[in-house]
Amino acid sequence: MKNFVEELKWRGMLHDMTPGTEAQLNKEMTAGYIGFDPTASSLHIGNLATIMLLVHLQRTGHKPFALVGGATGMIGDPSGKSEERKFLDEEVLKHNQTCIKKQLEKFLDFDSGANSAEMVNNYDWFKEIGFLQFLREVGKHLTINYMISKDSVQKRLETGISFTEFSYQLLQGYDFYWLYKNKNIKLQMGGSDQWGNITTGTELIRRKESGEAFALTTPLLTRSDGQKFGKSEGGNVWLDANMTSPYKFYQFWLNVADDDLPKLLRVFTLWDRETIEAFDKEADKNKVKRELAKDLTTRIHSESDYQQALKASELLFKGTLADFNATEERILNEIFEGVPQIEISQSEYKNTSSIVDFLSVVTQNQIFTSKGEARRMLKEGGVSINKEKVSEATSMQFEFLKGKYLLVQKGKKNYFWVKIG
RNA sequence: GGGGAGAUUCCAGAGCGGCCAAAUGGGACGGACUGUAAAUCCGUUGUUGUAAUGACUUCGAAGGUUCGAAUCCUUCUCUCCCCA
Repeated sequence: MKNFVEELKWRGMLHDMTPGTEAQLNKEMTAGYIGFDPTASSLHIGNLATIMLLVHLQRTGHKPFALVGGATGMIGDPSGKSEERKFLDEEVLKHNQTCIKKQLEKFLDFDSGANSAEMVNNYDWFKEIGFLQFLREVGKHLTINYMISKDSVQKRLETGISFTEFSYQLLQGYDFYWLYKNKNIKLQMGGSDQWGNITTGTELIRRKESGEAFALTTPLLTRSDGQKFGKSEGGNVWLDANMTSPYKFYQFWLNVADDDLPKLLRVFTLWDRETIEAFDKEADKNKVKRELAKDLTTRIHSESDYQQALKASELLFKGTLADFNATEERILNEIFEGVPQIEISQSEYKNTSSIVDFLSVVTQNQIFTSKGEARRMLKEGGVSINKEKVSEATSMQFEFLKGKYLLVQKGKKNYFWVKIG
């Protein structure tokens, strides 16, 4: 059996841990948990990095718990946030919890004997606790001085922080305490921004129970240019196929920076050290990215989703018009499932007077939100139809692929599959 | 309760009666170069277009003053700071 801490170390996934953590893990099978707040209906690849901690924990023989923050999600974690957030309403939270739970189930083994994964929701123990009880049980044990010294709070002192968000660490601390007492969980993990919240928990456990609990964090993923990792084209990369299609997801990994590759391979794949180090030396970086993208798309989505994403990518980026025409229509529609599709009618097409109208209003502003934008982009040479650059003067005489499709390209990487029928 | 500062285009942040659709920076988007990379360079970044020193809508909200307001006045809403 591999050693958990060693495994994290060589993967560069260990940011910090409390003294004695390693000894505890070596001593016995240890239960550890990570919390996920239901702030959205899907987890994103930033969460995936911490999920991997749980995966490794289980693979090295320990027992992973995934906590869904039904209660903490109602409060809002001030960590890393520069301002107070709006509450999500309960309906949305409920929905998000269900969705996230489903996603988490994909990554962990819930049927592996003693170290089977388990899922808990902190709403289950918070719903019964009253304010007075909470103050007596939790508040009494921690000083304001201690709470204020936390980084997440310090950063907000200037701009303002509500009592509610200030209290967040108490809730998370109580989670840890509750899990320690009731589930024998001795370790809490998370991103490095969670250190303060986690240690509030170990502190609470120490003071209330004289117990020893441990904290372990992983570095927050950043891109080589210092930016937050996991954003793409203005949005998060979600694990939910309805929010980020497998094609987009696959493309995201294909487009990561070369310099980030070593880090990404270590954090997101389960490949062993030799394999990864061999990839480090590989000169053809795109080949490595294809492997990375394949591994992740297959694991997060499925083998067939990967196959489709791959086919779509090859056809869009490398295919010729002949390739399009040679592919069965049914197959085309299938593999372009993740590519934005737009449908317009014959008459709409016929009545389109200019290419500017076509790219904006006729295609329901899905390609360009305004005529001005379309015009601008045309001028800049950023639009192709059926792989040919077009300009504002180009007339609407296009040859349809398979008799009824047009392939519109905005920039190099944004494709639209327009059906006229 | 008293005193002060502020709300500007995606964000930060200038402008403080006409030259303001609004500086600058960031972001975003496009182009060139490449490898569907990074870096770099160039361009775009309210809508509309008879492309024009054009029209229209924008500078927290509503009114007002003025030939003319993001800029002045009144009321309102919100935010922050200091004192109690």
